[in-house]
This record gives sequence, C-alpha cells and structure tokens, in this order.
Amino acid sequence: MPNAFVDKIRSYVPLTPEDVLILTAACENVRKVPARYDLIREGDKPESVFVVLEGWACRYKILPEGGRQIVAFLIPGDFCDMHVSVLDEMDHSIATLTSARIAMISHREIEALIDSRPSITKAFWRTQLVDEGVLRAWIVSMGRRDAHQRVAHLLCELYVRLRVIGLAVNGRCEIPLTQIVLADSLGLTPVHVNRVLRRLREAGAMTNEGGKLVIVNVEQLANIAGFDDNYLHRKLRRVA
Amino acid sequence: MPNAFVDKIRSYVPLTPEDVLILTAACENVRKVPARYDLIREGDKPESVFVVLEGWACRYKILPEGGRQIVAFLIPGDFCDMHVSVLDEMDHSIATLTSARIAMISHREIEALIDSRPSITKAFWRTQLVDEGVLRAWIVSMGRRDAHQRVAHLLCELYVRLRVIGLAVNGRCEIPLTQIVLADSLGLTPVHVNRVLRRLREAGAMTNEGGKLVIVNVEQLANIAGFDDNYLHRKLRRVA
DNA sequence: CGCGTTTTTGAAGCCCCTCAAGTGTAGTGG
DNA sequence: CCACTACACTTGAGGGGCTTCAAAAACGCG
Repeated sequence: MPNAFVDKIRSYVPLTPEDVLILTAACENVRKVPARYDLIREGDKPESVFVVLEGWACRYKILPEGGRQIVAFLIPGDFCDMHVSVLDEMDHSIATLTSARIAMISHREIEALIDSRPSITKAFWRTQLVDEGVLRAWIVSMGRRDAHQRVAHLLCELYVRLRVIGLAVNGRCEIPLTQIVLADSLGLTPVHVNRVLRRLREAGAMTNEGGKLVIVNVEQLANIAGFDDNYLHRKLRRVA
Repeated sequence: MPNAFVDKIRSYVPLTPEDVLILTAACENVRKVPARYDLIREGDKPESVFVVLEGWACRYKILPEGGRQIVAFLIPGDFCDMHVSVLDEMDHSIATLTSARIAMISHREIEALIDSRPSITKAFWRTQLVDEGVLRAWIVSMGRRDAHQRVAHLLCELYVRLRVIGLAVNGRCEIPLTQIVLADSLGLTPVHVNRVLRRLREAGAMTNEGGKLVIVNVEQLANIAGFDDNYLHRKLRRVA
C-alpha cells in the first residue's frame, strides 16, 4: 500500500526495510476529512503531528479585519511541526483544501523516531530546512515580483513539489486550487488572479480543465517567474 | 562577560551552570566584521553556524533583475541553521548590516551539543519554531497589510525581540536600519518608506535620532499594525 | 572640508484594488 | 428532468496606493 509520507522521507534519505515498517506503522491512525475542514486552529494546543497522505491542505492566518493569508500549501507526504509540542499554542491554523486522508502521529511516537532512527531524523531536518526555504521564497515573491511573476512562481514551486511525489509528468500536472485560494496565498485579489490566469492561458502555459488548474508548460512559467529551483533542493528538470 | 547567545538560550529554557560554560566555550571563535559584509553567499557550502553576538545582520536574496529582498533580520543572540549541513548549499545569503561580532561554531560542536544537552536541544527547537513563525508573519504582512501597517508591524516585531535581549525599555528602543534596508525587507521602495515614516513620526510613534530610527511608542505602532505578539511566543507588554 | 550615501520632497503614471453585474457549473430537492 | 441554490469564474469601469523618475538637502565619515 503506497504511503506518501514514506515516499517523501525516502526521497531525502535511503531507508532500510525496517525504517519503512516503522514509518508505515506510525501512520496507522488515519482520518478521512472533507474539504475546508480545520485540522487545528490558531490558539489551540497541538496534540499530535499531522501528515497529509492524500489531498491538499494549507496553513493560514486570519487578520483582525477578516482577510485570510495562506502561508503554506501542504501536499501528500507533507507533515507539520514535529517539534511543535515545545510551544504552548499554535500561531496559525491548518485546514484542508480538498477532501483528504490525514495521519495523526503522537508526539511520543515522533520523539521515539527521532531518538532511535538517525537517518529518519536527518530527513526530518532536511524537510524542515526546505520548508523554511519555501517560506523565504514566498517572501521574495511577495516583496519583489509582480502579479504575473508571482502566480507563475507559485505554479513552478507546486510543479516541482508535485513531481517529486509522482503527481507531475512531462511538464504537466493538475492543481486543485480555486482562484480565491490562489489569491489568498499570493496577496492578490481573486479578480486580479483571474486576469493573470487568463493571460497565462492565452500564452499557452496552462489550462483550466474541469475546475482544476492544469500546468502544461513549466518551462514557460519558469521563464516568466524567473524561477530558480535551488531553494527546494530539487531540480525542476530531472537530471539525466 | 555577557554573551547574547547564552542569554537567548536561557530565555527559552533554564540552564545549569555547566550548560552555560559549554555554550560560552562554543562561542570562543569570534570574528569582528564590518557593516555590509557577506558572511556567506547563496550557493556556498556552509561550513559552520553563525551566531550574532553584537550588531545586526540579515538574510537576503538577490533577484535576476538586481533587486534585493531581505527575508530575516538577525539581532544579538540569533543564530542560523544549526542543521544546515544536511543540505548541499545555501539558498540565500547572509550579510551584516552594522559592524558586528560573530561567533562561528563548527557543525561538530553543534551536534555534540544536541547529542549531549537535552535542554539546549529543546531551546534550539523553540528558536527554530519561532523563526518560522516570524517568516509566516512576514508573509501575512506582505500579503494583506498596507504600507503603514507593514512598517508598524515590523517595528513591533523588532521591538519585542529587542526587549527580550534587554535592548528596549519602556516602549522605547533604537533600530539601526536605513530606509533602504527597511524598503528591501518590506517589499516597498525607499521613497515610500520615507513617506510612511514621516507620518509615523508626525503621529508621535517614533523619531529619527542620529541616523537611527527610535521607537518611542510601541502601543501606538501595535494599534496601527494590528500587531498580535503570539507568533513570537513572547509578550509585547511584560506581564506583571 | 569634501564626497558618498541617505533622506526628503514633488510630479506623473501604472499596477492592482474596489465595486458591480453577469455567466458558468455542480449539487440538491421537488 | 428541471428549478433552485451556492459558489466560483469572468469581465468592465473607475479609483487609489505605491512606483518611477528626478533633484535637492542633510548627514556622516575619512
């Protein structure tokens, strides 16, 4: 049975069959969750670590005036805050964007993994550093790129991340995000996102099929965005 | 002899006298560095962990078109990327903003600390989670706050962080950043930062003394920014 | 004292927002 | 099978916040 979490960890470090068994066992507590469901809210005391096995989720913050800012997208294999138990409460919320399968791992199990499995611990560190790199890249985008570059850059990031987990092939992948969600993550309005997407569509970089956004030409998006994949520590093009 | 690094760690967890000795010893390799000096550049292979003992530094990225985006400020006590050795190369650069004293700790020493000192390890985790919280807060600011709120929010963040290390008292502190640096961190132009600062000055929230920006009324800034200190896991007002 | 950098101020313009209305499209229930 | 509803998407018109360009004043450092 495929497990996105195991696959992700394996993409960072080699795993022994025993490692795989232990990781798989850690994911036994699985919940099916509908779209737009809050897994945890700002202010809550975290009780366990979430692992996305299937579907999409996001971290977000709500502002006093009511606006929402998404600060990260979580795709299959992603997990959150293995050390978060050392802080009192969440400083942001996490919600699903599509229906999803979520594994919940207790802190005790996570710490047991960290204490007993050096290679898994190393993989955890790597994922954390990559996540921070993504946060920094978002800041760069919001600070110094215009709307077109910004949209294109996000799509490139998502493409690379999806390709790693086998959900993108030949410069093509599906992204189940509404224009409203995109706007909330990019610091734009849905109206403007709509106009930007239209131009990207007209340029032949993407299409809109069945309510989903489909990337059909990453190269072009990368050109528009000035995308450099170094911060993901993965390559946009698979090296031969 | 005071050590900002030890003080910061101590602000997160209780330290035994032995812990203090070990941390102090780890900082023996100190360099004096002038302002605007690159400690490490994007693409470099990191060789050690930097700790800011005195002065200010920043993480930044240069865009293809030449613009600079600052993605984090480092103040005394801050250190960077204890696990960074697990990645091949830096995805951003780090430079001083003022003249500074920087301690350099080898990865071997860091890992020895992590392996042998549980309380210090816990403090490292906390600092990392707080740093991530700051990155997310920056994204929220850039995405959903206008220029006035954005400037005010950054000043509030810096105030809280400075207060923790004893560099702010009674709602007042000095910030040695030029308007150009502020602009590069906020995703604005220096011209507009100037206009925003003028209004904050006229409102009595801050002043400009001797080339330094001085916060004189944090409460007011917090009101303008809609500042919520939860993400720093420290209080804006010291609790009685 | 002189020079480079930062700060300041003005004027014009554009990118993106706001407001508004209309068009799909999927799911629901009669 | 077709209203009916709830969203998301689309498109237009007008406005405002921030940028760009330009130039002068003030500062700080050798």
